[in-house]
Amino acid sequence: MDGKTAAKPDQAAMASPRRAPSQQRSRERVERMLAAASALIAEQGSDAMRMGEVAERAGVSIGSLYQFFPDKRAIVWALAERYTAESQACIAAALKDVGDAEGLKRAFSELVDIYYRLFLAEPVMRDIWSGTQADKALRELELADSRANAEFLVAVLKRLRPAADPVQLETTAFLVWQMGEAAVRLAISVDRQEGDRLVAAYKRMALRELVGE
Amino acid sequence: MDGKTAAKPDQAAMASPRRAPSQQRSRERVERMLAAASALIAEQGSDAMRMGEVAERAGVSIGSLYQFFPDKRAIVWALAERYTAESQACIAAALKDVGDAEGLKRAFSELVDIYYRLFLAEPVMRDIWSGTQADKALRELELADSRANAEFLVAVLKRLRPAADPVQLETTAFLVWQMGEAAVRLAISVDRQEGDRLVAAYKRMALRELVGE
DNA sequence: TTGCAAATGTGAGGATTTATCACATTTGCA
DNA sequence: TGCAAATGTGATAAATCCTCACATTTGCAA
Repeated sequence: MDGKTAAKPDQAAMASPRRAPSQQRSRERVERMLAAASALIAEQGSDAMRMGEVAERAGVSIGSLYQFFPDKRAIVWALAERYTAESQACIAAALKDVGDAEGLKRAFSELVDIYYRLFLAEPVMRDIWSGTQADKALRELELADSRANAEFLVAVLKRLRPAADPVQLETTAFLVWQMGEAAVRLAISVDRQEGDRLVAAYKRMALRELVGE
Repeated sequence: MDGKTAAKPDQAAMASPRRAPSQQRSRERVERMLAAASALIAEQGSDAMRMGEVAERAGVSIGSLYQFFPDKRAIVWALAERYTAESQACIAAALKDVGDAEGLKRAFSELVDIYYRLFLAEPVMRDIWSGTQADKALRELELADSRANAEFLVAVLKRLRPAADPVQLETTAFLVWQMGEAAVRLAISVDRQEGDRLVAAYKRMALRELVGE
């Protein structure tokens, strides 16, 4: 009798739209949905975001919302995915041409600052990556992102220290990157002054590890 | 005053029992509720934990559950609070008698291992501290815990490096501690081998920072 | 242009879950 | 013993998520 009670499609594709918008009209509507969700998250946090409110603010019906997003988390995921794609491009660009230790120092420090400022300024990002851990799909996205970013760092390190053990470099880069995210998240949750100190301390620590000494 | 109301006066208290159990009977029932919640969290995660199920498994009515816990999060908070109290005592003890750099190295390394193993073995702890960020009360508990633990570390550092800037030590200890938590959380979310490498790398990094080279 | 299938749009309502409340029972104690 | 406070109960109000049967619009082949 259950019929469709089996609503547990929890495998892959956690986030692809239930249906991809193929017409211009629907593509614009999906944009409006995401914009509405983004605004609501900025105002109240993703947890308090209500699907009905998203639909209303986007000027669509609740049914339309679910036509393109399988569930509530998928909306948050879609926003998160945009942020990571954007920042990955930024990171790749910043590290691409690093050739020596001095260059790494400069580029890394710059990236950390950008990331810190981004978190300070973007409530949506803050919210999404704070709640990360609770959501399996988001956690995986973050891990994948972190690994990808670490790879850019590894590429640089391999150039600077060709003799070093690759596995070691890999581990170091991954750890340094994840800790950077942790440091920034910590920094924004305390007052600005202490936050600045924490970020500065992280930079020192990370660079000591990356460029040795 | 009554026996073990370890909770503080509930002004800001997000989570103190709606009503403190004063009779032996109710104290036992509250224990059963917490035990049931703990088991359910271990099985399915705190998000999937249902209040009705907690009540049923504890052998009490849903009403009784709400008599002692104002809401669902309060149950998770109560469990989290126990863990932090326990671990804080453990940490304080381990760092209490550290007198030199060698001792710090040994004690710190030991603590990280304990923490790592704890997270590997305790699904409840893993769940609680993964979802931390999403819940304001839990986030505050974690920050307070981290600060408290950092204090123990600061006490040691002041003994080892009396000339250092206290604010600097404070910042370093706090950061190192938070990163330890981040490192362990990262380590348990990847395969065991990589996790071990990450924890080892963290230890090296942290100790280099703490005992300076 | 016309007709039609696919894409898209809608919102009432099913299903689930949290939390409350009025009332019943038990306990501690004067 | 009697009674007030503590405790116990579960139907049910309230809040949300998400589905579904049906309506409308669009793209395009004939």
